[in-house]
Amino acid sequence: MAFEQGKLARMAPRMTESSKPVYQQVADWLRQMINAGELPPGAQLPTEKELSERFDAARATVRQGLTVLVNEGLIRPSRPRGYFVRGHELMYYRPQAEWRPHPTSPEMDRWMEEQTTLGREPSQKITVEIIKAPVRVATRLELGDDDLVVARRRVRFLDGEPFNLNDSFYPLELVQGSEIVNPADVARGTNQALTDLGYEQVRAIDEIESRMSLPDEVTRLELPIAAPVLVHRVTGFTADDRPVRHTLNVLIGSKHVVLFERQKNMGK
Amino acid sequence: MAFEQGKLARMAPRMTESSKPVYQQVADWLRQMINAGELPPGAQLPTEKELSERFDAARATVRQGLTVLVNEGLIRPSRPRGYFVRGHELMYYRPQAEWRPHPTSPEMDRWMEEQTTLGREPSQKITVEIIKAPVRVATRLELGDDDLVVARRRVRFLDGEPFNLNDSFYPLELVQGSEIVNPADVARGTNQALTDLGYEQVRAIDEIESRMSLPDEVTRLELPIAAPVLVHRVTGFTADDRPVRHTLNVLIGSKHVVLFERQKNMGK
DNA sequence: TCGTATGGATTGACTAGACAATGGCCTTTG
DNA sequence: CAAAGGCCATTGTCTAGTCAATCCATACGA
Repeated sequence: MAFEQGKLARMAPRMTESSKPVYQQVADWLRQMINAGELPPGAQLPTEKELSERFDAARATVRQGLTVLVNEGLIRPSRPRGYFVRGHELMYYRPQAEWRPHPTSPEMDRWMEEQTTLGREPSQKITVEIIKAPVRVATRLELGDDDLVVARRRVRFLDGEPFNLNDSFYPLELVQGSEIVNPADVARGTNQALTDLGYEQVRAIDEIESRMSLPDEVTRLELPIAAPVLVHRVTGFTADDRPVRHTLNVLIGSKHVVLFERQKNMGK
Repeated sequence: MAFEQGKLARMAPRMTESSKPVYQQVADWLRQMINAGELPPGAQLPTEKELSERFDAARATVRQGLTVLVNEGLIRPSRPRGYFVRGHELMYYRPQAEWRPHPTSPEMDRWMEEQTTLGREPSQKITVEIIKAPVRVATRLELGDDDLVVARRRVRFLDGEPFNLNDSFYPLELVQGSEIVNPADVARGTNQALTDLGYEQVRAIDEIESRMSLPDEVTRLELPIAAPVLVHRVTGFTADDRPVRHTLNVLIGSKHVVLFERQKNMGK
């Protein structure tokens, strides 16, 4: 019953901040090791057993501490091998790029170069549905609750890994019979297709929010657990201010940076 | 020991999806009640005891399920009163607004003015430091690791509640001796102050990412627990492409929507 | 040599308790 | 009537286990 080793081990990390709950001490200790680089991305953490001995705590307690770090996105459990430090390779995501094929000032390039020019393998899965407009879509497309929209859903992959969800909605009456309803790649882009139909978009509103991923997003993005996601919504308007497209982008928060560039005295 | 009531109660929610772990069933059941509006914002959830009886599970198990919802930001524990459904009043946050002309009183800066218009009680705490530029700041301001910057840190409150963190960094040599180094409100705005110093910003790059809040952000924002935050960085450039300001905004994810508007074929 | 069992280590899920901490409510007291 | 104190329901922290599921490596067999 008595556990001499345990008492000694307890001295080390636990005394320093004796007021805090033990599970937080565990989390703090590991977090600091990770931030200091002592546990680099990919490194394996001490096992639950080792931690419970080192902190002289029950396994459930160190587990509670590990859960904190998992929820923070710092570590990833890989059963039954152990916990590993997550690496975060950031992708830059530029909503403005859809209208500016070759934009970017030299400043931006410096930050992007490292990540963007890695020669990745993109692919996507497309499905198309005709559905009643969900509330948030109907609002933005200025439709009634019973109006139909074409929902063009894409899961985009990079090197085989799910990268984001990209669902676009179009009022059915505008695109019926066009290639947009066809669940295949539109080579020249759906925006060009809309233009060809007489609905060129000249203005867009971008909305960006952040929340935890929903259960079905966890599935589609093949996430190990719920993680923060960036939700990016675009509503495209024609010259006469008619909304003709709404796109819902769900990006894995830890993997993306959304980038905008703006200039003073541009509009009006 | 035997608990007849428990057996009966178990029938109801637990049988339906017997394959899933119980803690997930608890989370799913409550989540659905919340989404369906049966538990509206502000409503109190069943207590842990009630849930453990209803699902015929140990308290630790239903607690695990409740933790999921807390991490998703759906509910908020209020000890010792119980768990409550979180309401989400969204604020629109418009980075582009900082360059619109100042219409009204010069007494308030732009943010405070906007909020007052909306009938809120804004306030802020400002502190100013002179520090070595943190890596992410130094990179964007094109400074060396040892160069000094003025860090102007603000915590903004709305109706007494912390709302976001807003830290701006300026190369020391540009602003030394100016009012920017003074930890008081700059009535006409720090951007105007920079302009007056000969460094008008005509271009900006916005970066937006999402992650879980760090421990010190949890403290400063007085969050009950770690929650997803939106991190918004702005780098401001002069006409000759010199970066003169970097701002780091930390927004509580569940409370903000970042809004951009863009126009086709406007610039260049 | 090439699969094919078989263990072992590790995390996942869960139980049945204990005690501490806290905020609200009610009672008592001045 | 108002302030002070104590009760109590509820969550926070933690223990000490059990059994299940999974991946990896090792040993075994054809």
